Parts: sequence; structure tokens; C-alpha cells
Amino acid sequence: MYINGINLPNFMVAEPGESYQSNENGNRWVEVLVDCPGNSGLFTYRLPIHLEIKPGDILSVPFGAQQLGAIAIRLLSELNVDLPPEKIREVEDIVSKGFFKSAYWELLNRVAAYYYTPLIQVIRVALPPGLLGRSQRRIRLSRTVQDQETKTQKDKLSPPQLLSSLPFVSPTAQQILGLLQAQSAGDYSFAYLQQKVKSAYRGVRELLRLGLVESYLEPPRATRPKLQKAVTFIGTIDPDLTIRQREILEVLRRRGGEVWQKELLQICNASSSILKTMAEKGYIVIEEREVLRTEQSPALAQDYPKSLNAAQANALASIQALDGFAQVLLHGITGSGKTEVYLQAIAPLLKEGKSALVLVPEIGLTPQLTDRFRARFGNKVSVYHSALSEGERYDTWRQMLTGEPQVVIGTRSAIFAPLPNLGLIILDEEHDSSFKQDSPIPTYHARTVAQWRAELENCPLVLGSATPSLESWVSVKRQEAGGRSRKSEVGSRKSEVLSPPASPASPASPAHYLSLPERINSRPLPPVEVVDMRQELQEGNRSIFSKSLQAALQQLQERRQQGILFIHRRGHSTFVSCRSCGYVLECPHCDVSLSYHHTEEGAPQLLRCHYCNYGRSHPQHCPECSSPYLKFFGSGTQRVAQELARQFPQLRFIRFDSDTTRNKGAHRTLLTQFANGEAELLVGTQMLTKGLDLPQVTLVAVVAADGLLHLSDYRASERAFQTLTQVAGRAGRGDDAGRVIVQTYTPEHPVIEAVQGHDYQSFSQAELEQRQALNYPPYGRLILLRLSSLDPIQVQNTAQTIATALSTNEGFEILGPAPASIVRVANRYRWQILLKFVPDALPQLPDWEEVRSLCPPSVSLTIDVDPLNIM
DNA sequence: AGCACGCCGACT
DNA sequence: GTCGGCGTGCTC
Repeated sequence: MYINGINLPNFMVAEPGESYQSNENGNRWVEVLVDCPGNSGLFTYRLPIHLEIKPGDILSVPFGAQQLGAIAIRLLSELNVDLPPEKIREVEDIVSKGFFKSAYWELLNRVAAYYYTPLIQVIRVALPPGLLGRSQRRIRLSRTVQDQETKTQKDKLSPPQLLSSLPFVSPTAQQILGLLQAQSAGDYSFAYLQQKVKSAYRGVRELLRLGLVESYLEPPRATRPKLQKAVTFIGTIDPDLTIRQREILEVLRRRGGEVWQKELLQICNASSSILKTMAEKGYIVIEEREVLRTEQSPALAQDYPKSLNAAQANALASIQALDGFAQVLLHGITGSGKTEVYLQAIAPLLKEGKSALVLVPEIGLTPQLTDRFRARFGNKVSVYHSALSEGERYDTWRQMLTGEPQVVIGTRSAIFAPLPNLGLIILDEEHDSSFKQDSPIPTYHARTVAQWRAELENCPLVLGSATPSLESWVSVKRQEAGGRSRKSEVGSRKSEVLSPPASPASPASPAHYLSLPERINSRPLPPVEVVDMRQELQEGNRSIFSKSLQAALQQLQERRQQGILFIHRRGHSTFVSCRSCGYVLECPHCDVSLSYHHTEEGAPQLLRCHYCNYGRSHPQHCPECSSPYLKFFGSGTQRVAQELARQFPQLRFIRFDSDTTRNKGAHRTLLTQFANGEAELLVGTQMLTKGLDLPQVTLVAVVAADGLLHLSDYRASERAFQTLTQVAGRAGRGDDAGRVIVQTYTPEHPVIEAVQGHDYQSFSQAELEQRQALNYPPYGRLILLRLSSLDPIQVQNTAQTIATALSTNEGFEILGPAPASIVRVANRYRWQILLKFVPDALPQLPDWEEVRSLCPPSVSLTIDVDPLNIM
């Protein structure tokens, strides 16, 4: 396949056994998948003789009164009996030859099946937007009218005379005709006419009958490649060239024999006519080439591989020794140089002609990471995420299809990047919850999909994190233990014994745990000081800053060092805690804290458990110590900023949160300002935790850790530990030693203690014991049914009906139905039912079709498999 | 989702 | 009586 100079490889087809010439095999029909809501079913079309259609091709088909994109699923030699042959229409065209390799196709199908999502929805995530676009119906003046019109103009007759010469035309039709005549091409989209004219439909029909206008379909506007003229040098430099021509050829030759025409003319200060002459004489070729609209990055100095410490070298060697599918957990503490390991693992792959896929939580937040990849691999790196423009996305996507060895860095949807020859998949910060999509469907987790993809493409998957998710931890541990018995407790010793790569003889253990237990250059992890805010209150300090933090901020200012202030700001997900004794109100039936319920104005204040729907009124006094100082927690960045400005007027700070980083490139700008020393303090939320590498930061402070600790969610502790460890890890990455201050009302909380001791090991062990006792993931699986409707009564009733129907099933426990923590969002009332499955039991899944049938049309139901946010 | 058809209320 | 609104159902 050859498209505008880019050589597309011939992909294997979804069903390799398919005959080359479909008609010879008796296949006369094709089943296609159409992107049309309300039906996720298949449609059958006739194969035109002149088109050679194979499964996996993207087609254009007539569908009702429109033309749309469809995907060929399989060829048929016989028709379904209950499909009347006269209804069958013919495929119009092939939009794109099949790029659904069998492994890729299998991946999409697996995602659809696992997440109970129609396949077409999965395909929509995988394909760039616009590729499955629908046709546009357009209306234009018919030729006769146009001719007549020009004649009228020539004869200086006014248009009304044209109309008056016609038979009775309704006012609507006249209006449409007027609009079309006013436009130079006499051509409008039907949709435009419909919005401009009251009831255009009838008017248009009338005009069509009269033969005054014609209706036509503009084919689906698949995002088109951008073309530009390129000049290629072909001949030799001939003596009978003019001096000017020779000059141009010289420039062309020096630039590698191929330059964009625009560029060449600019350099030579020439006009295109001279090039035309030269092309006619056969010295050069001018042709349209595709220009890839890929993101341009600032010029970067070439970066070279850095020397590795022992653990890094060990990890790299283990990854490089892998052959085929394997899952690797690269557990490297903050600042241990995981990125360098990735870079060096990728470099040899590119030489072998393979590509690598690197997934990161949020691309905008990590300009540093992409810069580093670009500095190392130059233009072999492309970035792929949903914030790209349609054109950029399409072009990057096509760039991947070329099969050139390359590195693609992207966010969760990039797991579907159509890279052939995948040699390695890396998920950086694999614990991060943004790898999970919770709406729209499919509610996939990129890590789960990555595992399948690595397996199907037979390449290694590296999961990197300083704070691995318990899922990955357990999964790798379990498989490692299953494959070979090793005595040493992993992670407890500094120099970790690496398990040798799985030999082909024992493929049972494709899991490896690799540890980077030390920071690069042997820098120490920063000491973590925990400040008891109850104590501060007792001592009369009512400020949100402890004395210790105040002193540290003062010092920062004096020594002109830099720091980070972390605030956990979350809208309504607040919890209630006693300011005197730190008691947190919890649900008596579940092991979670109660959350303050957002109800109507003036309604009684309620505390509610979102798991079992237990509720109670907000108490006046602490049930533990009777103190009246019960407080909702959740102070935002703004309040902290105000407080900073008041107490430390000299201190310059930059707010780094979703309010201040909304604009494109704002992250980079703010970080550059900070790096240039334009402020001493970076004040921000979650986004500070994600992969920032700012060597000059010596102080990290967490204003109130409690906001993270007591969310009413079984994952609260894991998340809190991850976030706190990550944010603490921003300190002391440079030559100056760092320190961390964590303010809390519950210093004895196990998470705080684990963070203080930088102790992933004991934290995960304790947390896993609790999860196991309660059957929560990674042991028991969860499926969350989310229901929503504009009608609060109807959702509640439906939720109740479904829960009752499900209760006859075995193999899972039903929690709820319960209202979502914020019941009303965008005027929709939301309820949910959580299904908790018994671990290792054969999953007895409910019949989802039956469940859906219990849902009236006014209530929408989504099934979230392995939900991360249960709130 | 579109885009048909079809059935009812407000006008010449 | 038509015109023009909107509700319902289908698309190989």
C-alpha cells in the first residue's frame, strides 16, 4: 500500500485463512459493523465485483438515507434466512485497507467482551476521530437553474422574474431557493438549510420534484492527509543548465535531494516557474507529499545515555534479556532513575526495527519526560493523546502505521496505538488512576489492556512505579512465586536478587520483579517530619501552617531555596473529623468513613455510607470526646494561597492546579518560571505528584494529609500512600538535601507512619491483609452498576428492582443500591449497585441483557468493570 | 445519530 | 382544507 510517499506495510488480515479473491470462494456478502447508536448489531452488504474487501477494512456504505463508515467483520457465502435479499445494498467503497492485524483485532474484541461494551465503542476509542465519519447531505441548484440564472444576469433581469415564471412555489421553497441563489456556488448542506429555514424538509422535496435543485451526498469526511508540494532531485547536474537552475539544484543536493517546494523557493528566493521548467526538462520531480502535522517541540540538545548504577544496570539487563511476553514490575523509589532505564531499554529495539509504546498518566503534566525522550531519540518520538487536534492525531496515527521504528508516548488511549512490530510497552507511574477510564464506555484500564496487548504481540510489558498498585504487586508476586520458589522477601533488601528471564522451557512464569531501591548518585530519601495538628491547636496555633512549616517557609525565603506546598483539594468528598481528638466518623457496617452528603438547601445535614447506604444525622458533638469542634475537611488552594500571602508577604509563589493550568502549555510555562527561580514556592494539587523532576526543590510540605486519608472508599489508604509518597519524592532530587513536612490530625494513621518510614513493604502487607479479609481487589473482583436519570424516583426504583433481581444470583455480594456521593450531576440523579465477587470462584456473571431489560429508557445504566472510583 | 414518515393543531 | 409542528421507528 502506497499513500503519498508513505509506505504502508501490508497488514495481515483479521482472518488469515480468507481467500484472496473473495468471489472465487463464493463469498458474495460482507458483514459490517456500523457506527450507529441504538444498535450495536451487524449489517450485511453485497460485495461489489470491482472491490476486493477483506475483514478489517474500513468501508463506506449506504445506510438509510446516509453514507457512513463501517468496518468489515467477515465475509459470507450464504445469507441469513430471515434477511430478505432485496433489502441488501452494495458496499460503496473502501476507505482504508485493513490495518486490523489479527492480534489487534483480538485485542479490541477482548476489551469489548471484558468491559461489556459494544465492539464499535471500542473501535471508536482505537481509531482517530473522523475516520468513521458520516456523509453529509447537500442541496445545490440544478444545472438548468444555474444556467438560467447566468442568463438572467446577462439580460439584466431581476431574479424575481425567474421565480414568477415558475409554477406555484410555496414560500418555504422560495426561501430555500433564495438562499441557494444568494450563495455563489448555489450549494448548502441540508442541515444548514434546516436550521435556517423553518421546515426545510418539505420545501426541499418540492424543489426536488420540480427539478430546481438536486440533492447529493458528500462522502464521509475522513480526516484527510495534508498535502504539500515536495521537490526531488533526480538527474545529474547537466552543463546546459542556467546558472540560476544550477544554484537551485546545488541547494537541493546539499539538503539531501528532497525539499518542500515552499522551503526551496524561500531559500533560493525564486519563483515556482523556474522549478516548473526544470521539472519539464526532467531534472527534478515535483509531487504532492503528505505533511505530517505532528507536534513540534522546542529544539532540544541531543542527550546521551547516562551511566547506570548497579540496580539500574541490573534492571536493564533483565529487561533486555526478555524474549517475548513477560510482565515486569519495575519498583523504583522516587528519583531512582526509572526513565533512564526505559530509555536504554528502548534504544536497542529501535535499531532492531521495533517500536516502543510508553504510557504516562497525563501528558500535559510531564513535559519533562517527553522532552527527555525527544532529546534522546529525536524525531523518532511522537506524542499521542486526546488533546491533540484532529489533524495532528490523524497524522500521528498514520505515522505509526508506516511501521518505521519509533517511540510513541501517550496517555491511556494510546494503548490502542496501531504500532506494528511492538517490541516493548511501558506504563510509567502504573499505579496512577488516570489509566482507568470511567466514562464514557468502555471503562477500560490501560494497564489491563496493556497486559493483553503485550501478550498478543508477544512483547514485554514494563510497569514502573515508586508505589506500585496492589494489583500489580500481587499479580507479579503471585506469578513469580508460581513460576519459581524464591525465599527472599522482595524489596526488603537493598540489592535485590533478580529472577532470571523465563526460559522458553518454563513459560509459566512471565512475571518479574525488579527493584531500584536507591536514588541515583546515592542521594538519600528526604526525612519526613509528621506534625500533629491537634497538638498545634492545643498550643493555640489556629493557623493552617504549623510552627514547623512556618519556620521552614521562613527559611526558604531567607536561603532562597525552593519548595512545594501540596494541598489535597476535593470538592464535596469531605469527611467529618473532630478537631480535638482526631476522631473520624465511620460507618458501623463497613470499614469506611462517612461522607458528608450534599443535599438540598435547608435539608438536615446527613452523613452517609456509600457502600451500604447507612445514614445518620450530623452530630453536634464528637461521639468520642464530646468536643463541639467537629469539622468538615477540605481546604482548597485558594484559601492556602490567601493565607500564604497574609503570613509571608515576601514569599513568591506559583499556584499550580487545574485553575491555573487550564490553557495549553500552561504547565510548561509555570514549571519553566519556577525552574528559572521566579518563585520560591509551588502551591498545588495532585498534579504536583506526577513525575516532576525539579532538582532545586528542598522542601515539600503537605498542608493537610487528612483530606486524603479518610475518603469513603476502600482504596483511600492506597491512594493516600501513593500520593504522599510521590509528593514527598519531589524533595531532595538535586545536590541539596531535601525535607518533607506532613501536617495531619491523625499522625498515628498507618499510612502516615508508612510514608514517614518510606516503607512500601509493610504498608502493602497491612493493606493487603485488610483487602483480603473483606474480599476487595486485588482479591475479589468488583463490578459497579451506575444508574442515572433525570427522574430521582425512577432511578431509585430501577436500582432497587435490579438489585432484587440480582440477589438471586450466586457468587457475588451486592452492596447497595446506594445513591452516588453527589446524587445530582448535571440534573441527573445517580444511584449505584456494587457487585463484589468471591475471589477465585468461577465468576457467575449475571445476564446483562436481562439486567438491561429492567432498565426503563429514561434510566441509563453503565457497567463499570474493575471500578476505581466507587464514589 | 440522522432522517424518514405520520399524526395532530393553527392558519389562508 | 393545507401548513408545519413534533413524536416514533428504522437503517442491511
